[in-house]
Amino acid sequence: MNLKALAQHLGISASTVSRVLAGRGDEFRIAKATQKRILEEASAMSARPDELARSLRLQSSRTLGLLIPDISNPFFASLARAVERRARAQGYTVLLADSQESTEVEAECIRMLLDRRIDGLILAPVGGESAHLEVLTTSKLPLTQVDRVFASLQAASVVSDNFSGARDAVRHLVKLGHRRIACLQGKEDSSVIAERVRGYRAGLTEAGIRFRGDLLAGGEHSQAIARDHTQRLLGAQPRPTAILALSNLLALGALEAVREAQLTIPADLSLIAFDEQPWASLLSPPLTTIAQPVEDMGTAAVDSLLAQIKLTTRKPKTAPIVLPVRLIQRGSVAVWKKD
Amino acid sequence: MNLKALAQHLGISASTVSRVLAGRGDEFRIAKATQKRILEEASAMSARPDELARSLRLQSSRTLGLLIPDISNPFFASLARAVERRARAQGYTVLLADSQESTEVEAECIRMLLDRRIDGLILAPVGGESAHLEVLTTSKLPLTQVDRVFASLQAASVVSDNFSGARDAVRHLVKLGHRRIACLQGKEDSSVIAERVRGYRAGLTEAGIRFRGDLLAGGEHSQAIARDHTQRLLGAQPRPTAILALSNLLALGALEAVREAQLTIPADLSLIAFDEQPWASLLSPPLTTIAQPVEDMGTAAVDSLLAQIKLTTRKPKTAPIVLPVRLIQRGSVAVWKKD
DNA sequence: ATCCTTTGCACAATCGTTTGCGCAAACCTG
DNA sequence: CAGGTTTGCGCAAACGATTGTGCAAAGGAT
Repeated sequence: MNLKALAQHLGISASTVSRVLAGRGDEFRIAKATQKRILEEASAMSARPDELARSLRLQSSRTLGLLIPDISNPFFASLARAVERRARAQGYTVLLADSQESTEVEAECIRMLLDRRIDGLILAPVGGESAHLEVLTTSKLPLTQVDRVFASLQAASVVSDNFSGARDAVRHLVKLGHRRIACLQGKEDSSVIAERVRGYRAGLTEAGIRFRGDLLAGGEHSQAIARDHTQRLLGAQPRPTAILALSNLLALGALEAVREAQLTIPADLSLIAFDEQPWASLLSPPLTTIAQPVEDMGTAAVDSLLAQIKLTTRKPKTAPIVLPVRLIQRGSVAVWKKD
Repeated sequence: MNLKALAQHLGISASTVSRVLAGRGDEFRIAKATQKRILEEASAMSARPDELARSLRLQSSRTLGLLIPDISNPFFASLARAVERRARAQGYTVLLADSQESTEVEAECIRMLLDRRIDGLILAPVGGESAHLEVLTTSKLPLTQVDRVFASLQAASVVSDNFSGARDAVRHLVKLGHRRIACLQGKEDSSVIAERVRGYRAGLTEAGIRFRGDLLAGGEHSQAIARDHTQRLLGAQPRPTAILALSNLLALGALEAVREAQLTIPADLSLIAFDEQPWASLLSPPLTTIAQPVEDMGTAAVDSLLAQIKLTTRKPKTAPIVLPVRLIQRGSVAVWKKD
């Protein structure tokens, strides 16, 4: 039952009912008795205003869009959970869209979301192209990028400290005696991967180790391709003594290849992977990981977006919010004594 | 830019523009020239009708609600992905809500979704209480339950063949010589768990093995509790020779306990777990699993819902759609020769 | 030239809210 | 009792679309 029906039922005008239901009865000097009657009948008939009509009138839908490349990726699933929870706590609902790692689908989803008049968008963009995202800047829609970002969009952003994470991982390996440290990357055009590779190289440089292009493998965010490239890495002579996998999916590929090559972790090879997972500690040996603060990222993204919505004056350039990562040491990394 | 603005810009009435944009120009005898002018200017200014206003007028939002207990559970994440994809292919968007395994949050989410005038709801209900779901039956909202179901709701439902999955797993173990087969369950009030336990018992009965209450452990859908209960199972004399874990989360708990007890799979204990996961094949030994057709479930749920929406006559009782599961044999199960 | 039909489009009501404004009735004040 | 103020609420116009109806202008028939 909606407000209109309730008003008719009570023989009171919709305006009055609306004001009372909005909790502004006193402000508009509605008699206490009338207020009471409305409120009681409203809860008795469980009458609530139609959100659609409200949105149309108020030009605000209390809905946030969440556009991510792949909800079945546990990282994005956790992110979505945090976003949804925070949004609901603030009275917002979340329109979910999955771009399936495709720029075209992404563009289509954005159009759909704009048609629904979302109040703001949390976007983890896909790929290296941002031309199709220009509508977002021209539409003045509050926007927060998360995880992956395009600097060219000049929008707010929330990322984890990918640079430090990779650098710290390399530091950790170096401290244990590793010198031939390979890096298994995903799509190079992603800002996430770029930052991690930068951290990887910084870690090497710090330690006085020359960066070697042949130790930087991968290039697609795919388990199968990660496996193939790891196989190549493992076939080299001399073999790298450690691998830094830049995502959980890539780590799975690496693990496949290691198993097929009949090598033992960490005796033959140390492995560190980005993204903490529930199963990481149950592998044999348990996997050393770099944990991202996924929950915090989701929460921060919602907060950043709501701040923009409230201000309605979107700042031209917002410094990215960078959240710290954490190295979780487990058994997949060991001291390297030979050579 | 919306339809109204476009109409003013062109000096044409909104009605005409609406009809042309709806592709019904000929039907209403709008001159070809006018149609062309409208269409060209519409795409030039990238003008599209406001979905909110359309929804209000048409009393249909082309939006489906998806309410699940935990999007960070990979099973539900994959389900969400399939649902979102199928829905978008049919021109619908998905409002995501996460009930966080709480009946109260679930009720709150349902209210929110109803306020937004979703056209239908895909629901994986939580817990053993369904009283708060009655609004759904009285509101005549098209509804499809998925994974977990309440028969009392008398709504359409899509589930995997949980009974056969568990029974086949037991059959498999029995064939290899196992007799003391334990079962690690989750919340008993969930229809999913109930069906799987039924399958477990059926498998035992078939083989002439008496069901023993002390071999049915667990009771909460939690990794920590699963670990504790598995510890108890493993402490018993004689020990069970195999464990059937009724979900991926429970399997993780079981693996923890096995590791702490310093037992070896499959020499000391065989393990089968529900839910196929990317990491299952990378454990040592690789985990034998019962794979659910998650993608198909999502697709079927959307199709079932859209069918109801199109008919507008919701059938009083719909037989559940039961999709087959698949036993994936890997290394965590071995022949049992002793005793 | 008149009447009838077709063509081509606009008018206005509607969906369910919110909100500026106005208007009675009741209540003071002098 | 006239005039002013307060109290309590309704009217009507938006928001932006869809759709039944109506109405001119153009074309054809007689």
